[in-house]
Amino acid sequence: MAEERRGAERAPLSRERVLHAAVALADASGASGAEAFSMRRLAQELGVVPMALYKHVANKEELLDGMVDMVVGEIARPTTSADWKSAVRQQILSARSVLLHHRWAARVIESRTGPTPAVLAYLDSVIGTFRDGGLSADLTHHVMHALGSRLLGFSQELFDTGGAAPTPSPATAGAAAADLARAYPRVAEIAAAAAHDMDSAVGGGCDDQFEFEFALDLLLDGIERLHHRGWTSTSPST
Amino acid sequence: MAEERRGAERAPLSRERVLHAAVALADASGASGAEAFSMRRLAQELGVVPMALYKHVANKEELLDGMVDMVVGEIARPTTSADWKSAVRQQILSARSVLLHHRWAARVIESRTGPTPAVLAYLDSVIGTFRDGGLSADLTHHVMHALGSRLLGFSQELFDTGGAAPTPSPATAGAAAADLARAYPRVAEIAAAAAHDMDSAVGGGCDDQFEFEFALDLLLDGIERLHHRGWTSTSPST
DNA sequence: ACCTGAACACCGTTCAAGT
DNA sequence: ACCTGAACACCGTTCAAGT
Repeated sequence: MAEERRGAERAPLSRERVLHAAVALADASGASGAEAFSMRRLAQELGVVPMALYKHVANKEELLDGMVDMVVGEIARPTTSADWKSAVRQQILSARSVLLHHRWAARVIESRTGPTPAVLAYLDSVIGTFRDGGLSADLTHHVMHALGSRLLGFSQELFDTGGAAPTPSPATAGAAAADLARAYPRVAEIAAAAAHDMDSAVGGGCDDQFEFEFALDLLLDGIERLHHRGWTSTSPST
Repeated sequence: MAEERRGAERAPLSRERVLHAAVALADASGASGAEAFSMRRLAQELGVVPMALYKHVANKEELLDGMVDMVVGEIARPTTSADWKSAVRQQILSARSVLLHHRWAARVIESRTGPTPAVLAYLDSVIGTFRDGGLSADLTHHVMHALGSRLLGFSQELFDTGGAAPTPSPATAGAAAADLARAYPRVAEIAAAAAHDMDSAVGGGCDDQFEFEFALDLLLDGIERLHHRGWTSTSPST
């Protein structure tokens, strides 16, 4: 059943159409889009035999590269010509908003072994913002490493709080929280501190956007201080 | 061929032995240990039918959880009772050295949907260091989010520089570098800046340990400043 | 020359049959 | 009761056969 989906997709296959359908399929699978995605499922979605895809992409890896480039290409270029710090901040926040619309993308980008053209173009642009703002090539280089995947909007959290949290029953949650508090008292204390201004219970009750901006500003403020101090990689870091 | 490996592995199966063999198999597969690892390959390595594993682990997910706990359990507990900043620094650097010995581990940890017991115990210990150092529960909470996966030694780089870089021939590398410099001039400039004190060409020529410590110190210094300033999440961040 | 069905070499896991 | 072989429902990709 459901062999033929949308009739509009009966147009002749092309690399464009394959890539668009691939992104749409991954988007539709939500947070587990990276795992749920397969060549065979994509072919089925396009109403096509699996082998037909190989006329337009060399293999799955190349298709994933193409999907990454589509997503990274969505990131808005900076409009304001503000100081480097707000420009980079705004750039990274819009990268984050793109990643939030394609929840599979971070995992797929991480699986690539090297940068794709769109990623290189994006990094080139961010580097340009730092350099035009007066940062030395030396400092900019280390700063790009320090920001790392956060440049593309990665939260870099240890576990995905915004994901498919099972949301257990209040009774179960209470018992689990009590067990957790006994075994990991420091974790429990921190979780309680987080729950102060949030309504949710232990765990998923954090404001992802606040945590992202907190970490980003911590880094940008630090970078600004190094820049004003005339830091170089040969000078003592403290 | 090579049906029976090491004779010592003929001992009766146990959860312990399964987990140890799983870690050893992933280690042996190098950087691609996460992808190369499979239940069937592990069973073969143990000289056992695949189904035999399911007597000791519920499924592959639970086995991966167990592998993560083994690796995280290897992280050395802090010995010195120094100030919180050097204690956390030392703790994170030893987490990093463990991750460098198990190149598959970061990818597997990221694939887990929630923290395992050993990870919780580790986080509990780091939180304790911050709290004993005088940081508020509020600040500690946000700081733990900001450090994120770096707490476990993740480099958080966009692409793995230490991995299987193809190391192209000098001629190819030169041509590629010229093309890259034309398309992405800012990237090329930064790469050249990095190559100053390094012998390698564009790309993999960065000192991973330096970049890791640079980013870590950027964060720890920023945290220290917020702490001394009496920062709270309700106060203005700038 | 182009397209595609069957096939190959995998995978995690279920389940019934054998001991 | 325990163990395990065959089987199921996948996967990416090769390749030869059909048009």
